[in-house]
Amino acid sequence: MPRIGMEAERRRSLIAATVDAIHEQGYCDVTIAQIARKAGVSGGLAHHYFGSKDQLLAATMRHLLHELGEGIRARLAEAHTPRARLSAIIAGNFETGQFREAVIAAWLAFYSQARTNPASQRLLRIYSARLVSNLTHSLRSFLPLPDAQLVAEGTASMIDGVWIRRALKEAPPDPEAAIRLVEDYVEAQILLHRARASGATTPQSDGGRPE
Amino acid sequence: MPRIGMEAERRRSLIAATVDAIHEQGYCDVTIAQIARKAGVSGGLAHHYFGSKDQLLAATMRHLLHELGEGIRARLAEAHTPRARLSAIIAGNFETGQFREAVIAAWLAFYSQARTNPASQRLLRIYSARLVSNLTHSLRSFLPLPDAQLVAEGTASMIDGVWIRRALKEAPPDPEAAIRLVEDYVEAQILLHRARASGATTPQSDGGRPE
DNA sequence: TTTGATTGATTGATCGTTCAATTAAAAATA
DNA sequence: TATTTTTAATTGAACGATCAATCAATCAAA
Repeated sequence: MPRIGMEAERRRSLIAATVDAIHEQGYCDVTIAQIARKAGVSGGLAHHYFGSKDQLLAATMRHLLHELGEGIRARLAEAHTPRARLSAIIAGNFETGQFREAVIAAWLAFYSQARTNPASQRLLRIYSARLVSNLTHSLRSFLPLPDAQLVAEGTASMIDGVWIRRALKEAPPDPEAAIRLVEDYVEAQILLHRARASGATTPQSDGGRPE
Repeated sequence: MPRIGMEAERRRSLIAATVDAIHEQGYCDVTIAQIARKAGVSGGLAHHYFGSKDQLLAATMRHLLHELGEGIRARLAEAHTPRARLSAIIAGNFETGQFREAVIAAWLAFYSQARTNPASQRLLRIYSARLVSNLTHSLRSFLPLPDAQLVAEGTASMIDGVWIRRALKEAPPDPEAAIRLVEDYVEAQILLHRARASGATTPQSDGGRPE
């Protein structure tokens, strides 16, 4: 029963269905027919609105990137100290709604697939560069530039690592535990680099009781 | 020109070709024909030795897991203090030969694909559990169990995160930088948790100069 | 009547898999 | 040694299934 103005709704539900289908079937085995059925439409309609399977998948990835970016931007708008901005970025990366099994599965698939798809690769690189840039900027309040860059890269790595390891776990995602892990890293790095800078000889854990 | 005793050599070169093909074509688009051509044999031979495409891919994943495990085991055999064992595990995860573009691409693909393949999932989980267990055990020399478990999980996350971020970079892999990043995390965590345990009030970086 | 939404059958290409046929090394036999 | 037999290696053509993509036809709101 065709009503007019269906396009926006259909695009939305097809993209949502794509995320779920990737979760259930795996990126490689997902078919247009399955996605369409899950969205409650025919396979032909998916092509009508997205042109091709590749474009539907690309649109889905852009959607996830956009949602994640929006969440972080919203949190940053409320954060008024460098330390609060760091926490905003970290928490934004584990926001419920993003940090869900199906979304994690899709992200992982896109990461893998982007390696051989220049357009996807470009998008992920831009997002990643902005993340590291934001982190570096906030960290500059606590650390000299070289250290800030190192810790920013480390923070980004740990965020991605927590995501990828989530994909293998069976227990439901635990955003709070994830945030704690990354916050611990940032906090410890700030304190340690500061201690080093304040002239103390670099402490070594090597002196720990041997085996 | 059939010589006898080709099986071992053919299996080896087909697995190597699979890694390269995943690197070049992407996991989803890889075909038996491409892999076989890269290995210098016909498509039929791949089926003769591996039975099916799925089994060839599974064998390739097992091969990568085995190689990585062997490298770490060799390093652990030379490490005689808990701290050295931590470093052995970390360095083993970034050994040249493993930490290469093609291998990274394959790992990423297997991680993604394992989500919908119970057999692959099981293998990755076992490997991951052993990694965390080894880390926890060595960290127990420096930290109480709950902290050791937390830091072990953090270390594993950062290792995986560095791997996945490698997949998006264009510069060649830099094992030393990767190792430094993870070592910094472990070192800082040990020092920080120790400071906390020694009765000092938990230091806060919040006092840093504001924006 | 026009227009956008929607379908489902069809097409064409791709690819995993199978298999009968071929090759040449090794083993057995003369 | 020469000849035959056996056996493993290897190929490439053929089959069958799966899909992405197309398109003509239908439907109902404007």
